[in-house]
Amino acid sequence: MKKPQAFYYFSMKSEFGEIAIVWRHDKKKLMRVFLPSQHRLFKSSDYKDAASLKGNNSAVRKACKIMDMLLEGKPGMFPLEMLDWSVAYPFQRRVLRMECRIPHGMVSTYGRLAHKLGHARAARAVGTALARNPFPVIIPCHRAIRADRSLGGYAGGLSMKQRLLELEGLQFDRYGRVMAERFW
DNA sequence: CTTACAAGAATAT
DNA sequence: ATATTCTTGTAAG
Repeated sequence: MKKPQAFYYFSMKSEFGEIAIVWRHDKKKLMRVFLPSQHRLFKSSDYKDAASLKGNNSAVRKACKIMDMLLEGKPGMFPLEMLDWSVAYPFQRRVLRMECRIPHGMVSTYGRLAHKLGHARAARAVGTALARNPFPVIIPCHRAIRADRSLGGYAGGLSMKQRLLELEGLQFDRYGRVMAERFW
């Protein structure tokens, strides 16, 4: 296993558990976010510890601070130019960017997002793109649900998806469906 | 190139 | 609530 010189990881605590972020220092960009449920996929030995970053780790600190806010359900936008988009294919990039436009406290559906992208029937492809979201939480894929207002899926587990939405002020009915009066 | 999927949607029952 | 059918972009073969 080689260890790319410029890749650093930082592990942060949250109410959901340990969340790891991978920072690409040569580009000064965030490469990936690993949710607690994805810890199996995350190999810290593949990266260097961000704690070893001398002085100039302010960008990492800033990234963590924004992450913390988002994990508490506070509105905030991670600077999209600090994300390394090269990890995503064009269609996925478009999906992720569209996803970012869903306002805090609001939800959309996979189908509506597909429609906005000009692929009216690509709801399922949108779901796939979101399932592979390299930046969960930052890119709020938890705000995309099914047309019947059921949750759909989430890489971090459905309980985390529900909790994130609740933190944004959304409520659920007794069948676990989002009580949204309207979709974005 | 072909195939098998995936965090869907619409429809009917 | 469950079953059927229609979908599209991707990764793997």
